[in-house]
Amino acid sequence: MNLELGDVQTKFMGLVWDREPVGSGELVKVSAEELGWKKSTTYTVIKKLCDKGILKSEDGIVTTLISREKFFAKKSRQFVEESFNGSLPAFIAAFYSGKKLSKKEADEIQKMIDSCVEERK
Amino acid sequence: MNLELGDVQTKFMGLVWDREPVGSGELVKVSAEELGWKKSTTYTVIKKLCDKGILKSEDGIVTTLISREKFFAKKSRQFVEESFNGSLPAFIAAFYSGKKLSKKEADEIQKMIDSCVEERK
DNA sequence: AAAATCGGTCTACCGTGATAGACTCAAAAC
DNA sequence: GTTTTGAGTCTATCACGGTAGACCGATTTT
Repeated sequence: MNLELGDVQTKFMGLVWDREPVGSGELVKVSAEELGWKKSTTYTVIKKLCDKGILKSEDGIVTTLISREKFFAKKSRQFVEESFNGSLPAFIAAFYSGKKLSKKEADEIQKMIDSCVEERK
Repeated sequence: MNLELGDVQTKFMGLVWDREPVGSGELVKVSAEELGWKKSTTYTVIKKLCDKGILKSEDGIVTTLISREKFFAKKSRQFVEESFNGSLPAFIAAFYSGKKLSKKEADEIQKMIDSCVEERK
């Protein structure tokens, strides 16, 4: 499964995840509203995503073949891998370079990592 | 300045950052070794990056117009913005979903955020 | 002087993301 | 039965990343 989606295709996937299983007609309507797409654009994108093995379209019903969580997990790891050799601390350092964290954000991250730490004494 | 570089262009920028200021001939050689590029490929990419305002090439000397740090800071923020509505905790959650953090990584992140927290009581 | 080398440009091709118009076919509405 | 509508395909365009061959002019080497 090729996860190299462009920004727009990713946005479109968001619409599908929010609604699946969803009829293609519904997607045409929603894409027109949210993305300003014409009908054929929607169908073309659906087909391209099917070719990539990310969507399935059967009997007019579209479903995803990867969960939103898994998708973004993969994308995140890929990004950190490519840009920071896999080092999350390096990523965070870059992200916050020159910026300050608010107490609230720090707390959230704190909780985050606490809940992820390997429990072994 | 348009920072929408592809993977390869980003890799190439890495070579430049490692060496700048650097002669274009040197870059041709290095790119051939590290990326397997032909001469004209290197020159074409240099030109494209100049057009984007990321590189400057003058009298055969190439220099960058943005630091590696700033570049990756921008990319990181952009990524988190697009993929997680700007929420770093959400990003970290995705990154570590299903995985466990080692004590060492947790400590590193700990230090990271401690040094970033806004000091105001 | 002729040949090789180096810096650099120009043009071009492929893949693919983004986008859409034209068109077909079947079902539903009138 | 004819029109309308909805589903879906096909073809096409533009931009751009990735990649390179052909070529040119100046300098260096032989």
